[in-house]
Amino acid sequence: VMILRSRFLDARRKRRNFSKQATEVLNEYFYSHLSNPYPSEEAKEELAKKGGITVSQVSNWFGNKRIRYKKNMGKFQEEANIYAAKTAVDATNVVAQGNQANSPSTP
Amino acid sequence: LNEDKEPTCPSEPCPGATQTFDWMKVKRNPPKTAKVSEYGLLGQPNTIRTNFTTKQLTELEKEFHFNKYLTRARRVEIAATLELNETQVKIWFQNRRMKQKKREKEGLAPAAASRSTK
DNA sequence: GCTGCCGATCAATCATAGCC
DNA sequence: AGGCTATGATTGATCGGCAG
Repeated sequence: VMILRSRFLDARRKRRNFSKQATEVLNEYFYSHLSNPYPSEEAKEELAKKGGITVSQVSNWFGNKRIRYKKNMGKFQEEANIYAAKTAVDATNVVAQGNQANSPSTP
Repeated sequence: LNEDKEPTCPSEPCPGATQTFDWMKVKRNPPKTAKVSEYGLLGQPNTIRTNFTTKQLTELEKEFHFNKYLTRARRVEIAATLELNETQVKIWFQNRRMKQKKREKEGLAPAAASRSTK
């Protein structure tokens, strides 16, 4: 009956916090695109490379970040200010085309 | 779709610093799993995430390995056997396919780059 | 017009990491 | 040692778009 707890059998969840570097890169992007924190697939790949994590992890991070941010915006104010000063690419306007960097892959 | 206030925050934990963008207001409609009419009034507005049992998951998984896609007939059959809605079975297969694809992608990428086997 | 699939995302939850 | 918060991952289900 309570066997529903089979989930814990998944030896999967062996979580390990991301490196300071990865968190830094992700937060910089998030807060510099706070008006629309939805990185494109290409942007995710770029972030993944810079942070030394996988694209899925980048997706998970943004998914969690967005939900938790809007759930309790006040709790992130401090963090927001810190990163806001760091990067000033924010655009009160949507249509964030924001593209920098480049990828070694075939254009 | 929804009725929120305008870009102004009257009485809300409104942080005076950053503003509230659209994505922060997004709200998903609650799951419409099952019909409320079949539950003899009241009861739980099952507006919550269904927790599949191990048995159900095992069956679905077995079926998935047999066929990545379902036919209408097969779906009805499975739904009845596992006591789930056809929609739930359909959605489970869709999610399962996406999961499969994701794993394949992750399983190849890490092995592609870098050094030569030596 | 309606139905299924895809890709992305949401939202709730699980389980662990980490700080006090 | 014990408890609580932060955080990464999982997953049933939704949203918008497209094809049949």
